[in-house]
Order: sequence, then C-alpha cells, then structure tokens
Amino acid sequence: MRTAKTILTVIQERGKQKKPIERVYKLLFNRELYLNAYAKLYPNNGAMTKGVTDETVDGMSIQKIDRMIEILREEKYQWKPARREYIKKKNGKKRPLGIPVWGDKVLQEVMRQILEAYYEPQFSEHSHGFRPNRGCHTALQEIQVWKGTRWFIEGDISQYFDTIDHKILLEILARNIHDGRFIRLVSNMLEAGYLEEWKFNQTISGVPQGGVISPILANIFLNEFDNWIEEVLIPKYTKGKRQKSNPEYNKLTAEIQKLRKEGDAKTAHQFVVERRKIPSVNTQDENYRRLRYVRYADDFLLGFTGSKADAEEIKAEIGRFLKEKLNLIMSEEKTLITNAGSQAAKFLGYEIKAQRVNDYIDPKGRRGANGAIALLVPAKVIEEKCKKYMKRGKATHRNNLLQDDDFSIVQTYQQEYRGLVQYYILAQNLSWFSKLYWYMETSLLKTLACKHRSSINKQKAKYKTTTTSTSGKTVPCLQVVVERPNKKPLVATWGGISLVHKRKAVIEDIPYKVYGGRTELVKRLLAEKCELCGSTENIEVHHIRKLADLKKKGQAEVPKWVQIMSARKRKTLVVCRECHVAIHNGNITKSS
DNA sequence: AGGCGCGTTAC
RNA sequence: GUUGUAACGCGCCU
Repeated sequence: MRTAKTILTVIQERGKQKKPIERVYKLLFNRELYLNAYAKLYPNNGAMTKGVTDETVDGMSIQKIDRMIEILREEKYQWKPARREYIKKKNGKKRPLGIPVWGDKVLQEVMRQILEAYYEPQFSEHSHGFRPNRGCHTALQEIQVWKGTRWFIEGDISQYFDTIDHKILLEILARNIHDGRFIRLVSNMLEAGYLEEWKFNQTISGVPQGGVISPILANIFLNEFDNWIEEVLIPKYTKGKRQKSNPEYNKLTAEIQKLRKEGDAKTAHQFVVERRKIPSVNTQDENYRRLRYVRYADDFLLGFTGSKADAEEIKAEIGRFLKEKLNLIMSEEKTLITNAGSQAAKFLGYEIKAQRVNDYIDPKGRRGANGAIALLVPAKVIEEKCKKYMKRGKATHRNNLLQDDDFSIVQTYQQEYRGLVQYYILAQNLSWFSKLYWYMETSLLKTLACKHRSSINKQKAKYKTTTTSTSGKTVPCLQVVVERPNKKPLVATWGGISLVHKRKAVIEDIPYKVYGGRTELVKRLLAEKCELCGSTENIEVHHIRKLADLKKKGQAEVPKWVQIMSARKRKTLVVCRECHVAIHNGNITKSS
C-alpha cells in the first residue's frame, strides 16, 4: 500500500500543474490516510463531544477504520445529520453550528487532506483564511505595503457559509476532480441536513459550520472570486507606470537645490520642512490607478488608488460578479468605501489608515509617512478589555479567580495580557495597551488582596521584583515563585512585556508540505498491545477530555490507568476492549 | 523533538 | 455543556 505521504504528494504535483485528478474515490480505501486524520483530530476539544449519536473519539480503533473503508468500497456510506447548536458571537448575534458525528469527522478530514494537497498550490497569494502557514498577521502584513492607497473597499458577504450554492460548488469541484463517486460523496455530505430539537432539517444550501472540510470548501468556492479579481478586475483598474510627480513639490525641490548651491542652508532647510507638508506625487493623477486585494475567509479588503467614482464602480462590479457567478449576496450596506486618508477601514479587528503627509520623519530625515499604511488597535478594543477588569468605573477584583492559588492568578493575568498584545503586535499604537496594563495590574492586586484579606500595597510589596523585558530592558514586575524539590522553581510573572510594535517585515512564503509521518499516538495504536494488561486482541484507544480531569476527585485508591496516564501526561491510553470496558465501568479490579 | 496546556485573535 | 479551520505567543513535561 502506498503511504499517505506518497499519495498526497502525487496529488499535490497535479495541483501545481493545474491538471485534473482522477480515481480519487479509491484513495479513500487507504488506511494510512485515516490514521493521519485520527492523529490530526484527536487533540481537538470537540473530539469528545457527541454528534447525533453517542459516538466520539473514545474507543477509536483500526477495526473502526477498516469498517469505514469496507462501507465506502460498497458505496454505502451514510452521512449522519449534524447536531445543531448555537454559540454566541462577539457582536451578540448567534452562530449556528453543525456538529458531525465522530466517524463523519474522520472521513471529512481524509477528504480535506486530499483537497488541501490538490488545491493549496493553486490558491491565491492574497487568500489567508483557514490556510496552513497563513493567518491574520500575514494578511495584515500584506496590507502594510499598500502605499498611496486612496480608497478602501471593505467587502462583506451576507451569511457566507450558510449560502454557498451546492450546485455551483459541485460544478467547481467536478471541473478538476474527474471522479463521479467522489463528487457524489461530497454531494451527499452537503445534503445530510441537521437535527435541531430532535427534528430533521434539510440543508438546501451552505456548508456546515463546524464541519471539518467546510473551511476548505469555502476557500475553493471563493477561489473563483480571487481568480476573477486578479485576472480581470485588477488589470482593468491598473493604469500607468508611476504616479505623475507633483509640480509644486518639484518646484520646491528646484528651489532647495538653488538655495543650497548659493550656500543658504538655513532657508533651504525651511523649504525642506515646507515640502514635507505636500505629497511628492499628484494624487489626482487620472492616468495612474492601482488596485490591491486581500481576503480572509469571507472578509476581503481592496485598496484603490484612483477616483471615488471608479471605487464605486469596482464595488458594483464585485456585487454583480458574486451574484451572477457564485449566487452570493454582497451586503450593500456593510460593504463600505472609505477614504483612506480620513477614515479608518476595519479588517481583522484592526483599523487601517493611510497616514497623512509630514507627520513622521524617520531617523535618516526622510519622510516616512507619505501615504504609508498604518495598522492600529481600535480604541474600542482597549476600552472593552479594560471594562472586563472594572466595575463602576474602577478596577476591581475577579471573583472567579479567588479560589486559585497566587501562582495561577498571576499566570492567568499575564497570559490574557500577553495573548492580546501578541495579536496586536503590528499596531503602531500598541503602546495604548499601557492603559489596560494599569487596570489589569490593579485588578490583579485587588484579587490577591481580597483573597488574603490584605491590602494592595502589602501584596505589591510581597511580590515586587524586576525582570528583563521582551525588549531587553530591566523593568519592575510581580513574581510568584514556587519552589520544588530537585527541580528548578516555577515562576509566574506579571509584567515584562514590551509594547514596541513589530515593524513591517518581509512576508516569507513557507512552502506547503503535505501532512504525513506517524505521530506517537499512531505508533502506539499500531503496536496493537494493551498498555494495561498486555493483551493483543481488540485494541482500541481510551480518550479523556483533559489531563486535569484525572486528578479531580479525591479517590482513596487511584486506578492504575489513571496513574499511567498522569505519569506520562497523555490524554490517550491504548487498551484492549476488556480493559476499556472495565475503565468505563469504574471496575478497577482488572486494571489495578 | 514531540506531547500537553494556557492565553489571544480571525472567520 | 461550545463546533470547526487556522495563526500567533508563552510555559511545562519526557
């Protein structure tokens, strides 16, 4: 049997050459692809969450994989409907989720790996959502070099995941995947429907939010849009080699040179300062146009250098394309055209602006901010985050942390703060987080004080020390140290995170590599030996949600399986059927 | 070098 | 009990 890596590499090659692929369905008979899929899915939170049946990752086995393959050979695979749940979105609205049963997730992941190997080399440079080695930061870094942009067009597609047209999606797939059986399998999956309150509902459009292959299907669908933007729209709205220079600017330059020749450095300098106030190019130049594009899932942003009327026309053309070719609705109200110099566009939680002239001079005396793009953390983000640590306008303690020890309280605050700063590391106004830092520190000290019935000052005195910050400076901080026998102490630190933003960096394009190789878990499963009793029959894997769950209840006698799992720090234990049943019955006689 | 666990974010 | 795909950061363990 060919290895998963070989299969996927062959498909990847076809993808690079943009050649169609055939006999794809047969690849689903390869056991290794399922082991790959299992290894990829088992660490997920949802692996232990039930769909419409009781089946979860717990009890996974080679036999289960082989049964799935048998059913696929007979072309009798039945997708189960997804379980419908709702989660709250940030803006208060609800997002419908479709949670597939475990087996469906595994098969979806196998299919996803095949689709990824094939389509990943073909996807656009400008698409960043749900893709390996890409993310929000790579999308934002792309925007950073859109110098001279006059208009932003923020794209918004209404209810994208739920409105993807099945027929069009299948047509797109069938163009490259010449295999009726594979396409039918995808089609059946799309039509599997969902259960809400025990009632079956059909899915006439859309991909399930929560489905393993949904993100890549969403990307394959909008890849059509990327291609059209790049091959039709951008060429249409690109004109001229470079922008005409600004006559006024040139006049001043000539003047400065003349003054310098005459030796009047002082007046020359005055003119240089004057010149900084105006752009070096003619921003109204109708013979110069540039259009740039970036997409993250269904969210896209265009930067346009040209007239407002053209920007409006671009928006209209996009709306028409989406409706006519992809049967998608571009939200007319939410798709905004903003003036880059005076308003901020919103994208991926950042504010994007074009900087006005003359507000920044770099160390070499050059004008750095001539229409350059600024990425900013929105004031509202800071405000909202501060509120989380406040009550009635003042910093306050956190009730839900009062039971924790000092170490984890400090650790929690630091992790929250660090995560947020890390996300906004590209923002020029990153230093605004110093306000949040202050509120959080006060809240932290109040939590400690409340817990120990003590005062803020006493707590501060207790833990105050210094550390080397991420930018190398010695700065004050708070530290809780936990000494351990024969080991170096554990340290939780509050502070030491520098608020210097990351300057624009060259985006390095890491080449996509197919997912392959055997993980530790797969090796253990393939060993086919019960890790409790040594039996070699009916081997399956016992899974737990979290390691922390192991030491929850204070049992008098800790079962052997718990001992092994916590000693090895593994959420999995390869066992025989008998031992697995014993574990679930709480019957520890066999396993202890 | 790999597993596990915490945090942030996007959609 | 809240799913999925990703990205980033930190830490621990063997």
